[in-house]
Amino acid sequence: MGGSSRRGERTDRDEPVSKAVVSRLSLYLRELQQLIRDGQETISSTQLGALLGFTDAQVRKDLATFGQFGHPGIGYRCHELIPVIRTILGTSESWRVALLGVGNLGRALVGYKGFRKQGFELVAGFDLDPNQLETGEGQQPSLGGGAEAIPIYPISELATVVRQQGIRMAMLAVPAAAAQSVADQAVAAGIDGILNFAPVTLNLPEHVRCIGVDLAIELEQLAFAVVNNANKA
Amino acid sequence: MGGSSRRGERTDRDEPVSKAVVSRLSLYLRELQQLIRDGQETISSTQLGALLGFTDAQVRKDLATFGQFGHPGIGYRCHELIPVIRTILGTSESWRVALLGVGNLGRALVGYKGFRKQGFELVAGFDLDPNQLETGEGQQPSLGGGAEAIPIYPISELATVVRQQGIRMAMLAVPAAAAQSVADQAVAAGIDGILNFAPVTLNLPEHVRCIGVDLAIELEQLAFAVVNNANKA
DNA sequence: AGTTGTGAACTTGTTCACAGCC
DNA sequence: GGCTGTGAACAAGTTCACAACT
Repeated sequence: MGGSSRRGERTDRDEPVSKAVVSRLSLYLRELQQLIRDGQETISSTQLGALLGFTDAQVRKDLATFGQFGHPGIGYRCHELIPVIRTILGTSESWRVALLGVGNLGRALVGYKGFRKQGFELVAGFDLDPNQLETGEGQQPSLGGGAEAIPIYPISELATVVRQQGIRMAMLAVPAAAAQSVADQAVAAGIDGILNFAPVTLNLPEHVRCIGVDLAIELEQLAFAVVNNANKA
Repeated sequence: MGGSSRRGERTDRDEPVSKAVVSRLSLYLRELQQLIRDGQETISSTQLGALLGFTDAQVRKDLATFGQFGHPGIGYRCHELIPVIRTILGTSESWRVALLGVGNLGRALVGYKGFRKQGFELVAGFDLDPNQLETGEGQQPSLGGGAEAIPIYPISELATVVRQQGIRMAMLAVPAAAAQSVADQAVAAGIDGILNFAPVTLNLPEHVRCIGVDLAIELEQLAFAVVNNANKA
């Protein structure tokens, strides 16, 4: 039953972890990486909470969910905690990610440098007709220029490439009208995680995980917050 | 005290509304707009919940927070509910939005058609040196082509343009290292809502609202969900 | 029949407060 | 002194269940 009674990571959690805790974990990780850059070795729950607007108890409870990582009288050691959180999140090994849809947004995603650093490698793009890309005659269509260029395949090749490349996650950046159909193809190809940028709710099988990023919705939430400015964020 | 006792919208809420409710409101709105497109006139809380994975009670409680909009025996009338939700969110009038940073992501945001439909108009872009943009000699630098092109100004003009154009919200799409400094300038210029795409926590005055969209974090959350696949989303 | 709106019950999440450790 | 980890207390969020209405 349950976790170890000694210091360190609890790898055998049986109870489900709440979404709220996991989302804060990512924020802790981001701050810790920044602290390392700034040369700070340790940080207390109070300090880390202050950086993010959380209470000290919140920080401690969140981290204690997974084991005992703090040092009484000292705080948390940044270089110790970072790999712990990455292991929990599942990003201690790099993920190979496909890009579905190479429009404006898709191209921006290819160019984004922040993914690799957090453990995500965009390894292939897919679109209806990759030959529309201006890559030059008879060349493998690609995007991103230089060493980080990724090949762009017709979407009909999705299943083949996903299997060959061991891809498990996809970013869905196609127009709303195509999103469900492309998602279905992705699932059929073996994808089991989708980051959905299309402003529609996807209907997916039970075993597939999906997170939606709808930029218009984010602006709506911001509008509400601005109008209802009464109290703090 | 409190809201009206008659049917309709409660405009004078004093208690704060929870973030969770507001985020679902945006999802309800998106589904209702889709339903209208599909020609559906009314929808029950059970149906609407099923589309989004919520319970019927959840949907009713959320909507009842703001007034009485349902029709017993009928459900909710889509064309009635949509303007109600938009009013609550604050998007019944269109917002003028600035884009800070015209890199890969910034350009994708300019090209995104989904904002206007939800009540957001991207009216001006800012960057360190707009003249780098290939717009032709001696022309006002602009981006987006055709009728929807927006002018791009040097960031030094931020305060002037924000005031002239009545801009209140900004999308921050600059590199992480510049984010805090540009955010400070935006606040000084009078912006009071920031959609932050930079992977850093911003330090902002009390009265400014901020929502962060960190794509690497979204992927992390997805990775965790995929690895901990035990139960449903 | 079908459906809403809502108090009450329940569940989940957050903060408090303090023992134990450095 | 400072700090963590955690049970207990508290707060917030969700679901239940049913009266009221069409």
